[in-house]
Amino acid sequence: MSENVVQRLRDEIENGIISNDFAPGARLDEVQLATRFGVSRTPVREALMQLNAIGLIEIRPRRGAVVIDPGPHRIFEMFEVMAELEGLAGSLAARRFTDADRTTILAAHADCERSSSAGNSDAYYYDNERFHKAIYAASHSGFLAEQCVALHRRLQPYRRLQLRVRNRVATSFAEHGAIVEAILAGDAEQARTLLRQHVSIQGERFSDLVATLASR
Amino acid sequence: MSENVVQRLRDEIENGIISNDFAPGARLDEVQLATRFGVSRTPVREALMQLNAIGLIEIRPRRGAVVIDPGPHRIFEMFEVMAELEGLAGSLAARRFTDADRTTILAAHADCERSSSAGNSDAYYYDNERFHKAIYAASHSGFLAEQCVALHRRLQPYRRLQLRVRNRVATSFAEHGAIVEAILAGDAEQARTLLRQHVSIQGERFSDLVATLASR
DNA sequence: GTCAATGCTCTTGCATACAAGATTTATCGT
DNA sequence: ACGATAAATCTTGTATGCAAGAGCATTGAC
Repeated sequence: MSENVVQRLRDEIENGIISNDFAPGARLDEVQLATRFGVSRTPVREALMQLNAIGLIEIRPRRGAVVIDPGPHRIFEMFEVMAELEGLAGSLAARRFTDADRTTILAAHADCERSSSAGNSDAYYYDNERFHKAIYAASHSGFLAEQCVALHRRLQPYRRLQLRVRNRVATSFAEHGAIVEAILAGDAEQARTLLRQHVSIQGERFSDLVATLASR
Repeated sequence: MSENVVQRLRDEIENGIISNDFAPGARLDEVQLATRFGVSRTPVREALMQLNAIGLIEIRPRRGAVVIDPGPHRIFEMFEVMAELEGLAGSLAARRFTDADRTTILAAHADCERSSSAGNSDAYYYDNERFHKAIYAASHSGFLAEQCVALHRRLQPYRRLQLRVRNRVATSFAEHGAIVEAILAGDAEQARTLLRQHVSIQGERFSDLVATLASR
């Protein structure tokens, strides 16, 4: 329970940003956060410095911290990179997966099927996350997995918006099927291509995102 | 000159780590750093929190901060991701480069030629960095460019070791030539493939890296 | 002589205090 | 009445102080 205070604050504030409790552009007042969490300003500042280093907030000298607002264009760029990393994870997974990896992937895929056919988009959201994390793990690249998890986390709110689009859940699940097939067949290039397409938000999916962002 | 103290400390310590002044595994004593830079412990701690968030150091509760030592395997993983990101940057650059981008890339390439044929591997190191940054910029993806620069920076010490290997500078420059050609020809897939190969450290280049690391 | 236990010291973690810049409000002048 | 300037207040940035835990040394026992 010692250093955990800063770590706890970091997670709490980060979650607050991701769950949109702290909206983009919002000011993060140090004393306010300190009293809210029942600590002094020091650990709050240390947590904010970490979020600043990650790129979630911006600290303007003498003017406080604000939640960064990545415009639609930058969000698109982030998905572009995410697609590339997922593609790499998929291709590595196809070459390196073990029996345990196969089991985990198939289990997550089965859960996705359940929540998808039940039409439960919230449940699908979590099962989808497990599915993708199973692929990261199967890539057997710790660094890649970390990068993917971090980016996935940052894109969480927008991913969530996307699933609200009509039929997106069903489409997503269908794509998962092909991805699983490619990976388990050991087809690295096919897995890479499919995952890249699955993750990237080209064409009308980008328009949908912009529209949903604007209406928020 | 206000918040810049923390930022300055962050950069100084980060540079110290990258230039191996603070070797992997070294303890970073707060008071020691504070007196060394003529400040109090508070900004030092805040800088350390940032480096911790980036993943350059590890802060063990009540036991201080140590420089992270990524073993050879993890370094390989980092190069693997770097290769993928550079490949993406190259493919985007091939599709999006402007006249100004072409000029910058060619200028950096010309500088590389100078330092390469002069056999000056230190100079080549810097020109090489400019060359790669020119490609990031030409990708016209701000987020991708940031990610590339950050990873490039973290891999700096190992990249530097690599250039010491016999003929690596000449080989590197030759690869640059083909990359420039592919990008300026607008051949996105070729640019991606060449850059990926250029950056990744497969086969004997990995052995060289491990050997050089061990002898350090 | 060696191992273990206890106490001391040193470092970290958090809080508070103080200083400096930014913002807001109030007052004065036109 | 509106705008500008100055003062007051609020917030951030840095230093210092205090408490608690981890490491180290010394001493005692077997």
